[in-house]
Amino acid sequence: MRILLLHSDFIEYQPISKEIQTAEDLPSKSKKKIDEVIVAFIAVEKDDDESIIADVCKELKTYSEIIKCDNLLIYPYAHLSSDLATHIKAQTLLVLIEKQTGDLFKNVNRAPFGWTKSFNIKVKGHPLAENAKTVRKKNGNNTESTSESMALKSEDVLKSIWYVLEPGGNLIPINDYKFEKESLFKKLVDNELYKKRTVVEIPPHVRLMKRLAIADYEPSSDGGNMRYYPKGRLMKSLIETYVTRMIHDYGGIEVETPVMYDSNHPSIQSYFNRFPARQYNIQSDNKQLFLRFAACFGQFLMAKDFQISYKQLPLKLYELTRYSFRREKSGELVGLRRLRAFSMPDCHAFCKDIDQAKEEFVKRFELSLNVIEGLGISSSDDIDMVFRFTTDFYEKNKEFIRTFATRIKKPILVEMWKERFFYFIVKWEFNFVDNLGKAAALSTDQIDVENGERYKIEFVDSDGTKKYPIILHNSPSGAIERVIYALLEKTARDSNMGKIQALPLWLSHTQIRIIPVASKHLEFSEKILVELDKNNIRTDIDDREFSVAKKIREAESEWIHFIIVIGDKEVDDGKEFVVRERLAKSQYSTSLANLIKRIKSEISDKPYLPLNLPVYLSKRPIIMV
RNA sequence: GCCUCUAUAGCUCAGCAUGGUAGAGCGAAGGUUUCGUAAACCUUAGGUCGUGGGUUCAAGUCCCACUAGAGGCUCCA
Repeated sequence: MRILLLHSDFIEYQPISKEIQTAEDLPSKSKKKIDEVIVAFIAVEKDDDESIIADVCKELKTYSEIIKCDNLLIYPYAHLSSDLATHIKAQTLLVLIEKQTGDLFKNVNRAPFGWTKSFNIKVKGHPLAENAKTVRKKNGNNTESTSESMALKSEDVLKSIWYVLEPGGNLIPINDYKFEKESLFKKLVDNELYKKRTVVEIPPHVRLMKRLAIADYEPSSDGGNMRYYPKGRLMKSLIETYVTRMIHDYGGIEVETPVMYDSNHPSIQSYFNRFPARQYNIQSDNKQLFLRFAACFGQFLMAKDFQISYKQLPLKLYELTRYSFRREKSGELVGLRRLRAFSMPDCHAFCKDIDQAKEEFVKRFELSLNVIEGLGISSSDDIDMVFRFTTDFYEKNKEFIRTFATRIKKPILVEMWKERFFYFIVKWEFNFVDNLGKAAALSTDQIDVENGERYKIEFVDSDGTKKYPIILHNSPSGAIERVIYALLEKTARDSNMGKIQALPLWLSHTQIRIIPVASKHLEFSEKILVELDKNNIRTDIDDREFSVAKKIREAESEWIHFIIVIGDKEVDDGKEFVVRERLAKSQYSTSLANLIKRIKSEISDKPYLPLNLPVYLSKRPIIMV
């Protein structure tokens, strides 16, 4: 018996006409639509008999449990086999399946036998949405399931076993672990395993990204394609510059690759087969193109054309994609957390063997930790780690895995698979849990044992043979937009705890605002501005005809860290200024030199880019979002 | 993609249950004020009430579809 299983959003079918004389009679030929359903196309073959029905039902049930759908449609489909059973036997067996699955499923339907039918189907886009099985009679009463393989594999492989890895290195089954109540780690676990939500409200970062004129939705584009206002653009540039520099220091070689590729390229095609079709497609002349969803293809296709010796490994290629495109389902898009177009640093390391890959894996873990901390996201307070690997990898690398637990000093959520289903054998992520209890992955790294061969990337090893490298996929920061999301959500959390909301100084568009008391103080204000400018401190002047109090208020609501008011006193004195420092909630008198020193020490090694708006506030358009 | 909710001036929102020609605050423009650490004062202009259809003598208000957003589901290379 041949079975094709399709996990579908819906199927819509309509009997058209009888195809055979023995076709069953129907009360009506009306169209029928079933939502959220497993459609089982079944062809009954010559050797099939009642003895295999139990096994067929078991297969169906197993599949339904894996994908968590208990709505079944049995759909007679002769075209799956060229060795068909008689009509009568086929129909009998199908009815039997219908009866026996009745107890196993919540709903079971059967499309009429012997009819020409038209149908419309929408198959879901996940790896297991499509599945084929063959169930055959074995000697005697036993049956064998050739798709054994597929069904069992899928089940075993995708059945995750969850643990918590403690900093000491103990691996504790998730149900035995005692969580700290209300901890972010607990929320992460709820998110990953139980899909629980703690709060229901609009994510704070969405309001903030608009109010701070960082980013906004662009209704004239596609969902998840944002517009970034001047301040947002500057913030992105700064983060991008920072991450790129860190990767350079690590040894990454920056390249640039196309945003679109030929869908019919063989390597890409086979990669596709592994993943749901979630890409943007473009038809251009006779070519079917798609927009990249990561920098993988570009770098792999490039590396394939390199001549590489083992002496040059690990080879690290890096690109910051602007953009990577993923056509996520519309209902999944949220503010800056989940986008359809995003900028992602993607650094691949081509390694000669698993030992070198592991060594590199550790280095990149340290790199990611440094980057995340440098961005102002605390690895101890804001981040929880998820580690995913196969049982096999764990058994061989217990000590290795333990070192990560020791290093991160926090419990780690572990997902283990019995067999490898994806292209990687081990993967970790840093997850940020936001104010709604939703988790979003930032940094990640994977050890990929499949794509070296798939893309025919070769290196010559010390013994002169050609080999395929093991590839690491690392994004030390995660998507740039998601970093901004995390920073904004973090400020909202601060605010809930009574702290003052602020972005890191080095990411603030305006670092110092000068407020002249009256227009006669403008000239002196400009002199100070020039001095600060020389020292790479982004400074602007609020020259608008408002009261000082009002200008202070606006500067505070823009979260500007330092404010200097320039009036007669300052012009006369020329040395000391009263600085209003937002985070310190204080005003103090200091010299310009001291202020510059103070700011430089806080910014330390972070990149500088000039102001991205006119210096004078009177010259700026109002971006009221 | 599915279910539920939302869409009124540049921004935040009222008006809608009971259909009868559109309101406030902030912002903007013009003017007065040259001002010392979180909102000076006066005047004026701003709206095909998301888009398209329908019901009605009459629709911002009721109904349908679409678009965009939010929450949930699902998913997340």
